[in-house]
This record gives sequence, C-alpha cells and structure tokens, in this order.
Amino acid sequence: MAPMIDVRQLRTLRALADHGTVVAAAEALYLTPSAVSQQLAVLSKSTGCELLERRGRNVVLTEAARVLVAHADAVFAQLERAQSDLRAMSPAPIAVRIGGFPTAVMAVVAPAMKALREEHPEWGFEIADTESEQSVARLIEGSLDVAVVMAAPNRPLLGDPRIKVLPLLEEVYQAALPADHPFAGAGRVSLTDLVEDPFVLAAEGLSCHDQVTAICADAGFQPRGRHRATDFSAALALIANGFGVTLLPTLGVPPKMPDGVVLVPLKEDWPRRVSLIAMRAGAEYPEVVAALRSAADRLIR
Amino acid sequence: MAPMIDVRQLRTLRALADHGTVVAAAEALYLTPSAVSQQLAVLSKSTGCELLERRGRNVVLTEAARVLVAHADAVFAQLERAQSDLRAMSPAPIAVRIGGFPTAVMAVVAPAMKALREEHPEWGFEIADTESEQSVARLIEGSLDVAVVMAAPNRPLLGDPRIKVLPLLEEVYQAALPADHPFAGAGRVSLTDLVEDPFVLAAEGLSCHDQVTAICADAGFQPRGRHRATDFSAALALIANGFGVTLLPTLGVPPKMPDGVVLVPLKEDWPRRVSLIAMRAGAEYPEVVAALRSAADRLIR
DNA sequence: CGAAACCGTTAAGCTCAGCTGAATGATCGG
DNA sequence: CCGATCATTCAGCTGAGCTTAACGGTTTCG
Repeated sequence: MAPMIDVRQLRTLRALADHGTVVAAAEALYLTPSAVSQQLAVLSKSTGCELLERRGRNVVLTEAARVLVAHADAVFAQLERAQSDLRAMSPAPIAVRIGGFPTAVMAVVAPAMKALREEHPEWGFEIADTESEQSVARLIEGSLDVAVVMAAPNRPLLGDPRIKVLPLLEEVYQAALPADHPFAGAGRVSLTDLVEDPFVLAAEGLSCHDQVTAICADAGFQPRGRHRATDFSAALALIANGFGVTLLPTLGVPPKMPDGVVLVPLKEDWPRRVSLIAMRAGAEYPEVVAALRSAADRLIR
Repeated sequence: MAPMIDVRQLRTLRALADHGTVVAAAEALYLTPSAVSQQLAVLSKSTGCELLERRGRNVVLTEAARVLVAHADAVFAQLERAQSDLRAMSPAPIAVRIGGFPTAVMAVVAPAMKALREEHPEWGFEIADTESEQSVARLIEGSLDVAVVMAAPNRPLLGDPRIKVLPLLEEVYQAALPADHPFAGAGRVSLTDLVEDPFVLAAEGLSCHDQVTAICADAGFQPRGRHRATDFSAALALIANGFGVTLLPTLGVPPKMPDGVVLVPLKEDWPRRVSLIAMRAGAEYPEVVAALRSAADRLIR
C-alpha cells in the first residue's frame, strides 16, 4: 500500500552520483551496468521523476536526482546512527576497522589501539594504512569504520556530506638537515634558506609529496626533488648521507634521530598539517575517538 | 562490504511494536507470522542485539529494539521527506488520498478539494470518510496521505512519532433544542440546565458520542441517551420532534436549520473541539494544507 | 571518414533471498 | 486437563532482481 522509496536503489543512485557513469557505479557496487540501469529505471518510475538525462554517451543527474541524493545521504546517516546506538548496547564484542595514513598509523593509531585493546581485550580491531583519499573512499564503501586523514586544503575530501570529521591533532613542520649543512647549527631556519637545497621527497601522488611541494610553493619556490623516499626513515638516511634536506612533520620524527641529521625549527609558523578523525556521517565510535585523541595528546606533549 | 540495516526489516519491527504480537504484525503487513519471525531473526543477527524477549507465549521488545524503533521512525520520516520533495518536482500529476471524520469531510474537505481541483484540474484526489483512529492507522499503513482528525484528549493518537499534525480549526459547541424547550428562547444556556433532558447521541464508539459524553462528564453528569442518531441531520430531525436535545459542534450546523430546532450558545466556553490536519512525519502537502485551512477559515468566518 | 571502442539500455533467462505452509513446543484460558 | 493461541523452525517453492547477450547512439582515433 505504501510504495516507499527503496533504500537499495538510493544507494545505487548515490554510487552513480559519485562515479559519474553507470559503468563506474556498477563496478563500485560489484554489479553489472545492466543492474544499475534497471534499478535506476525502477526508482525513476516509483518517484515519477526523470532522474537521468543523456549527455552524449553518458548520463547526468537531473535536479530531482540531486535532491534525492541529498535525502539519501540523510537516510544513510540515520541508519548509521541506528547502528552506532545498537553497537553501544550490543553484548557482542565490538569490531572496528581503522585506517590511517602510514605515519599516523605508526605514531597514533597503533599506540591508541594498543591502549584500547588493553581496556577491552574482547574487541576486535583491524588496522590498515591507507592514503587519505583511499580512506574516505573506503569509509563510504563501508570497508572501513574510522580513519585518520589529513586535511588537505587542496583536495575537497571533507566536503562530502556522508563523512563527518572530528579534530585530532595539528603538527608543525621542521627542517631535517644534514649535520654539516650551513644552517644545521642555526636556532631556526627559513624555507627560503632552502631554495637551493635538493629535497628528498616522497613518491609523486602521495600526500607527503604534495604537502611538501605545496608548502614550498607557498614560500615561492619549487623544491628540486632529486631523490625519492616514501619512508621517513629512508629519507632521513639519505639526508644523513648528504643527499638533500626535507621537511618533517611532528609525527614523522622518530624516537631517536639517526646520527648525521639535525632538526631545525622553521622561522615560518604556517606550515602545519591538520589530521582529522573521519567516519561515516551518523556513526559514533566514542571509545575509539577518545583513544586516538589520548594517543595524539601524548605525542604533542 | 557494508552490512547496512535493512529498512524493510525495520518496518516489520515497527509493525511488531505497534501490534504487540507477531501474528498481529504479520496480519498488518500481509505476511505470515513465519515471515515476520524470520525477518526479525535476521535483523537481530545483523545488529548483534537481542531484539525480542519471550514473555509467556508472546514476545516483548527489548530496550535495544525500542531504540531501534525510534531510529526507524526517523528513517521513515526522512524517506517521507524525500518523497514529498520529489512530488513537488515531479511533472506527473499529484495524487493525494485524503481522509476525515464525516462532518469534516462534509464541511471542510469537500469544499477544499473542490477549490483545489479547480486550481489543479490534473491532480487526482481520493476522499474517504474515516473515524480519526482509523485515519491515523491508515496514514501509518500508507493507504491515506492526509487526514483531518479530531484532537481527542482522552485518546493518545497524537503522540505517535510517525504522525505530524498541523492545527486546522477550533469549534465551539452549541445546544440544539426543540423550539418548545424552556430554554429555547434564552440567550444562553448552561450545560447544567440540560441534566434532565434526554440526549440524542451518536452510536457508541463514534467520536461524536464520546466527545459529548465527555463534555457532560466534565460538567458533572451523565447524559441520558435514549435515542441514537449518528447523522447530524437525523439527530436534528429527532430534536425537532421533541425527542431530546444534543450538543452541536460548529461543523455540524447545517446551512439552514430545520424548523422546530433552535441553537442556543452555551454559557460555558470550554466545550470546544479541535480539528487537526495529520500526515506522516516528514511528508509535506502544502497545497492541500492551504486549501483545507482556507476552507476552514471560510467556515469560521 | 570509416571503424573500433565505449556508453547506456533493453530482452531473455536463471538464481537465490525470502516467502508460504506444515510441524513443533510452549503457554494460557476455561 | 484440553483446546486455542503464539512464536519458531524446517523444507520447499516462487518471483524480484541479477547476469548475459544483443543493440543503438556517441566519441575517438587511425
């Protein structure tokens, strides 16, 4: 009697909005394009609105479809809220899948989960290191529950209405210089002092790379990146041997610095990087958030 | 990957919460008890919470289930909102099913829909006269979209989170007396003046009956109800012939009073009856609401 | 400018989630 | 104590919704 909108079909519409094409949406949903097309046809009929409009060989969402997507997100968030509330009441041991960019996993997630596991030995954790973009995608997809992500002002990851973020920590960058670098003994060093130095950068496409180049761009130069090291330890080893310099965020500072490398604070105070706790809108993981923040606080000191 | 709660199962849980037993819920959903039981078992498993607890040969909802029902209502409201928004954008002609208690249909709904039909000839309407309790049930069930109901303070119809109400109109009661009644010529009459008069009441169980007896009870007496007339015209005919008196709400006043009956305002000003527009939470029918209110305003003058 | 690649939709047919129906045990009213 | 009622389980069937295959329109590239 009540021809209520099917949430399954809303999910499909959302996937189409995300991925742009029927084929891509189908791939994301582990379905064939045919199934996606059929579902959307049914949704269109049941709402009485045209949802798709052909543009060349693609389709674009109509105004009605965009409105529907917004409502869909609200529904998803409500369902997520329900699940969070039930999780809190459930006698079953909680299982949380946590992701974070590599440095965060090392410095924050791992110790936080260790503390949490001691408090709740019966809980199950799965930890995965994932780049921030991938983290968001996996949160949405549902293969991750919580993620530590970087707030990249250049990337609009945080505008997605399906993702909610909570502040976690803010890091400053320091210059990592070879011990025999002219500025190694200085109390502070300016970014502009490093214009001529070769930079040790992470592989292109990684956020570490982008962040550092963005900072240098803001300072007015493009870092000459001869050598590549994604792992901070590797980068420091290169620096110790005189292959260049780099900018090191707080989380990247190892417990004991290798010989031959010195850290010098920057004169500039704006190169900062903000890390956030991200989860699906509506979800609540209070214990996990508390543990992560506690671990972060211990780091910042 | 994302084992999201199934809205279909939430609907079933809601039906169980409404109807108390698996059998009754199944009946309301046009399913067998077996299907309901299986759905709830799956829901229980997928949430990890016990939802049902056996009490004798029945089941009662657990705390977790009650929490889930509250979330379910929020989800339903959100879906309803989505549908309302789409209806507004849909090129398809709108179809609205409207209910109301008989007097309201006659006095408000019918003229309102006439006006609305003139404004939107392509829209489809279905009008049904339904007692207020039934209206609410049918709104929830989905076989009705909008209903004009009475606010019965004795009945907790309006507490349901799935139903939203908007004020429509407030009526006063007047005494309908035979022309030869001692108080027929009086400017006003008190309820206590009618203690000895036989009342013409509607059939038991109907809201009109309950309302009048409740008013008399508040005034401190129980109306002696010898004759029964559900239809106001029939009631007035009885009164005209001296078979008793009754209380007539504003909507019950016919365009021209039959001979032999006079209306006398009450000295008391509290016997009022409030009518509301009810719809599913989240739903919006702005044109219908406007039309109903406009018709009501024209009545009150 | 034709062909090949790719997109979305449609038609036909199959598969499994989820229903019905029957059987069971437990409980309550009389 | 017995029949009625309620919830649940199991086996088996059915149809909603998927896949596969074919097709028409659009873009790209040789």
